[in-house]
Amino acid sequence: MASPVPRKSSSSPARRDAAATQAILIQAAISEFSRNGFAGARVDEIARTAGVNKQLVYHYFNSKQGLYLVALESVYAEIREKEKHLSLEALEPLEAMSQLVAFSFDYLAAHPEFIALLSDENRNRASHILESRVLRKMHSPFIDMLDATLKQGVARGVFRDDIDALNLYISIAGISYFFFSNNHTLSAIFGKSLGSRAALAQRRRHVIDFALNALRP
Amino acid sequence: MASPVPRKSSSSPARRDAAATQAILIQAAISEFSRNGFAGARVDEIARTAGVNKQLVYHYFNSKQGLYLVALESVYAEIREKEKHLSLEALEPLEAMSQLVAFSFDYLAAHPEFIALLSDENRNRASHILESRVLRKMHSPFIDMLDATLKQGVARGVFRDDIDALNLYISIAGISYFFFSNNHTLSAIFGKSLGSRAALAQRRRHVIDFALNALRP
Amino acid sequence: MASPVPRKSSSSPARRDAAATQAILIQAAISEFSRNGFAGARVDEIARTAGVNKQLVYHYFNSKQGLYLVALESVYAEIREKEKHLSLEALEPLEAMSQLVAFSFDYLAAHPEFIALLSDENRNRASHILESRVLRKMHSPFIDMLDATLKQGVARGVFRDDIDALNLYISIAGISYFFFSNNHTLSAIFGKSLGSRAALAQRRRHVIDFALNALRP
Amino acid sequence: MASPVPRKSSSSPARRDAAATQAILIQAAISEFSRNGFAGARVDEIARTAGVNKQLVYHYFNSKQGLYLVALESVYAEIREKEKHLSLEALEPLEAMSQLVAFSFDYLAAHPEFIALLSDENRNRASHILESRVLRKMHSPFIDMLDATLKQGVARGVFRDDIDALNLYISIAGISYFFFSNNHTLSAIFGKSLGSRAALAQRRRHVIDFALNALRP
DNA sequence: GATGAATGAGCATTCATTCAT
DNA sequence: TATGAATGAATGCTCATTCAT
Repeated sequence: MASPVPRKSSSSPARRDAAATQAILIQAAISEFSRNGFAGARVDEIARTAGVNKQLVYHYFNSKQGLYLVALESVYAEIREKEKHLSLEALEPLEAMSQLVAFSFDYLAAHPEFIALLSDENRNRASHILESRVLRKMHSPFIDMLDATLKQGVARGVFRDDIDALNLYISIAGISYFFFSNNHTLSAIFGKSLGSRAALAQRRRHVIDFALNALRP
Repeated sequence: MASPVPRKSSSSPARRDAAATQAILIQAAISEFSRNGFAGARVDEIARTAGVNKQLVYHYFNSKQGLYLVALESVYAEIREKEKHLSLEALEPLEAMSQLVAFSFDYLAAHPEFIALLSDENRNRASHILESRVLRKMHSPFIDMLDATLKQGVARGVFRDDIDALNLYISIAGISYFFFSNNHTLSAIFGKSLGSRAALAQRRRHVIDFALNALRP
Repeated sequence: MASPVPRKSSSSPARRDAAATQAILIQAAISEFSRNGFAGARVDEIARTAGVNKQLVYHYFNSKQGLYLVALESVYAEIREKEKHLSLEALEPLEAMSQLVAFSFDYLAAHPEFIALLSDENRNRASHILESRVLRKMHSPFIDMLDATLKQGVARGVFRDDIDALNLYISIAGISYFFFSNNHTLSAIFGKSLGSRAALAQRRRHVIDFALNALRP
Repeated sequence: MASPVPRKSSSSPARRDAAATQAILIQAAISEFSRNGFAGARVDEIARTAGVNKQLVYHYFNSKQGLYLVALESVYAEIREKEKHLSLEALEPLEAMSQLVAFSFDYLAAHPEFIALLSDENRNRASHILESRVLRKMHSPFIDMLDATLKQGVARGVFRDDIDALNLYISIAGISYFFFSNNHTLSAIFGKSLGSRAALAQRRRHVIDFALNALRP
């Protein structure tokens, strides 16, 4: 299987390292697809960026679509991996919820390519996800943690009891996601740079605050 | 309908009516661009859908980009027009806020093409908005109403006083927007159709509830 | 028939003066065709330059080709007209010959559009001339004058007697024509501006001198 | 043949031989551009004539303009190559001059495509030559030989001493060039075929005779 | 006589993809 | 494994020309 993360040094000295070449191609693909969308992306450009012959794209991934799918799997795999490393077990529900909201914000802040690829995938009616066994099996630990945290908070009386986890997830994700996905148009329309570090920090505080307040009983 | 290009005489069968032809082209363009993005959209298809010769696109709009810009201006003009017709003056702050949140949800529910065009425009770093005098001048009445409603509510003690209108706007928009913009990927990932009428109704209730709760003092 | 020379003021006050409009179109056509050749010329540009509706081109001249033919007839008519006004009767053969050479040089110097149109017509294997009754009937007075002058000079012993008029005509025309037709490439290749007034004056002297010397018995 | 692009191995059947393919394309381009001018030339036709895919034109030459430039460089390279092989060292000035004039005539007689391309390049104000380092560096041996021959002849008293080489070059070239460049219009206007072998032979004699006579002291 | 609207065929150029080595 | 050569099917755009008023 194609590894989603580039291997800096493979075990063997191999000049021709298939896995490494694939990883480089995937990174180049993520960059190109997120920048220009599937239709706007150029296979030539991906090969050029990766520093390999264009034919290798077809050799390893069969088609532009095939590479796109792997790129999409790769970005999903990465966020799932990061989500796994959230350790909230020892925390109070309020603090745990705060961390979940913060993670959601911070991950999107750090991964614009994830947003861009999701955007394209949605225009495509999630066709690649639906067709990918890998992606359908890739269960989100985040939603489980959120559900557990929510239930704990409800049990302890710090959260309202009439909110279901999926709706909460979408709201938490949404207040961060929209800020990033539409950052440029919002900045342009409101004539105010929402891309600055200050705007980011201010938004981060608001997001955590807003979500936790909405959960108060 | 809120067409940005007025038809001189709607009584005639619309042959050889430049304004009408342009309006038809713009509608076809909105459809095609929202379906496939700028890069994926086909000028041929737009002309075919509009039922006119392809050259007219270039005659009236100079280029694919030119048509795209006008299409974008058109969808923005339409939402601004709708926003203007919100009349909240007579309402209590809570009710007014509820209507603003509902409007935000309902408009996006009814206008997937708006979301799709915004998505593309953001990938493009809002370049068209920044270059369009028309769009930069198109001030949003929504944010003003939101600001006024927020202040009233704060004054009457029904809303918290530590939230600024722009952050609130982004949060309100975000909890609805993300649900729609990412409806397909969310449905696929969570294995649950979020596009059904039931899911929509349920989400609508959550959104209003969530936002108003977050505003409680 | 279309008049090749623009009428500044027609006899009637007529706002809509067909002949005048045609003349303006022809001038615009000569300019555009000489600048860009037949294939490179744009009917739109001709109409724009003439300040009239494009459809008038088709109304008056049927097609781009039709306009081109009239433009070609126009430039030929003009040089023939000028040739007619050469009055050499009273001159000595040497002086007459000198004037003929000078005329050839001066006319080409003043009429780059003539050279440009001839160039295009030759690429086209003179097809328009061959198809135009007007052009085939347009006899050149120049060649007759040259023939007469040559014969007089031979009779008086100032010119060689083994040169026929047509060859002489081509040589006289050639030494001027090539300088103008290829002025840009010659300047570029030899790194020396042959378009300056000084270069022109120097060339003019050479041309007359060269031709007359070649005719010495 | 003086092909500007060397074929690595002429033994192979020339499939998948980049240099050979380029050379074939250049020859096809020279033919098409000389026949129809830059604006009238069709990239499709060039590819068809060359028997290769149209995209290769863009692969190797970037654009129609790029191919045109290379074609122009090619025809200039070829005449310069031929000029180099003129060996006049052992000849008397009169005989050497005669050969120079004859070469000028014969080369143009054999290379109508050179004339056609020059014609187009002049309409373009020599823009390609001016932009091509290759072409600007391509010094003409002909003008040097002409200069040397002229000086020798003057020294020996067989040529006049008041003619400069560049003017002489233009005159020599002109009396041949004009005959060929305007052969069709001259034939049409004078109602006499100047394209026949007989007319060519007669003109050749005249040209040499005319030039040498003009140089007599 | 004059104009703006509209068209069909064509054209330079692009791009994903396959072939041959 | 990896590469350069080559291709077919678009794709945005142009242009001469015709239609309707």
